[in-house]
Amino acid sequence: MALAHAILVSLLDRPQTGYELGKRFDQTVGYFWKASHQQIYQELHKMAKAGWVQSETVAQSDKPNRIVYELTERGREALDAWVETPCDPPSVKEELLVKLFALGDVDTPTLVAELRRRRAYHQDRLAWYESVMAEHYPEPGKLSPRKRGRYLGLRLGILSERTTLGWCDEALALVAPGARPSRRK
Amino acid sequence: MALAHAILVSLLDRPQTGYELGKRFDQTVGYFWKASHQQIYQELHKMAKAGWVQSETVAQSDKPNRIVYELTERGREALDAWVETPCDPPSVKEELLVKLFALGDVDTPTLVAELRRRRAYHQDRLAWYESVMAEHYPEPGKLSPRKRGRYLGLRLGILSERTTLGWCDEALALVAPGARPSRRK
DNA sequence: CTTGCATATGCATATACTTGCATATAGTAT
DNA sequence: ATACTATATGCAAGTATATGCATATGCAAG
Repeated sequence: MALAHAILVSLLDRPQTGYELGKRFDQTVGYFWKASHQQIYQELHKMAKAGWVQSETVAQSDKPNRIVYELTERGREALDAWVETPCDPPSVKEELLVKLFALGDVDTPTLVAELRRRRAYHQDRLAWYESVMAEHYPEPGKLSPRKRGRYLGLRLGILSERTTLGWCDEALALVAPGARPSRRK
Repeated sequence: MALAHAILVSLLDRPQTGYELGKRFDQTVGYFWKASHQQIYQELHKMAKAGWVQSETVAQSDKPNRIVYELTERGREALDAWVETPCDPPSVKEELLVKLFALGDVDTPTLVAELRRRRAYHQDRLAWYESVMAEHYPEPGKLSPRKRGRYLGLRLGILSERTTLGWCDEALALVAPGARPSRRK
């Protein structure tokens, strides 16, 4: 039920449409919680039924109408109650590591190619997180409490990407000892 | 569909029962892929229907019968085909970071308590991974290809836990600047 | 000039995963 | 004595997530 709560948290900032929530998920909370827009629309319907949010339709002539959702008193209470209940441990699904478990029984060049792709992926994300960090959080010590939470999310993103990037290099060295290290970009 | 493939990989080693698969998931692949035993039993039924595995019932007098599954030729082919298809990017669900996004709008001591719990969790896991590493992988350079894959899984586990542990300390310093750092244990 | 993207929502279906229960027994803690 | 854990499997029902399609339009890039 945590998607609903992630939406509640996002609505703390301001009322938003499902579409906006989806975009914001990709750009912010998306580092550690992904949700498709379908999932968000469905969840919003459920949340409205539960009285956690209320919606207002804003007519638009050229585009489809916007349905703006805002937090209700009950939604706020649900959020507080959720914060009080202990978190689940993080859930990770690392398909690549499952494949690596088959190392020795499956085609090694394929795994090397996958590792290279993953390396590039983490490099991209790291660059993206670091640019957001430089732009929005130049001095972490002086942030308002609100921005501190966001900073910490970004910070973990950066640390994790660096770690995984380094691991990719180790893995490539171990899996394809002969190959030239990839330093592209 | 990746749980099925994770099971196929595990069955490469040797035929196993659902129960054994569940235990092995916790101990090995479980670092980066969790599955309950219900999920595994259900998946095994589906895989048997698809012809990826075949089962043999071993009668036991004192305990319930064991149903031992082994890889079939078709399962082996499915595994190879899956290895060839590019991985999904890793899926992460970090409830704690969603809560931190609400920092400034919700009770801070609760978040501090959560961070402390998480710190302890990562410390435990790190200790566990490091003990496995010391016992089973003392010299990573000399491992067989098969063990290299498992080593790399464990290695990423250790690196990730260290990273997250360090991040917990940063987060605690930033969220509860007055508090004494927790050095218990 | 056509392909694709951004805006904006939604239904229907399918798969994945969780939770609670049920069975059966033997051994080990408290 | 009683409760819990380990062994071993499974059904049923519910929740969560993913996938594919449908609608409608304007704008920008190739």
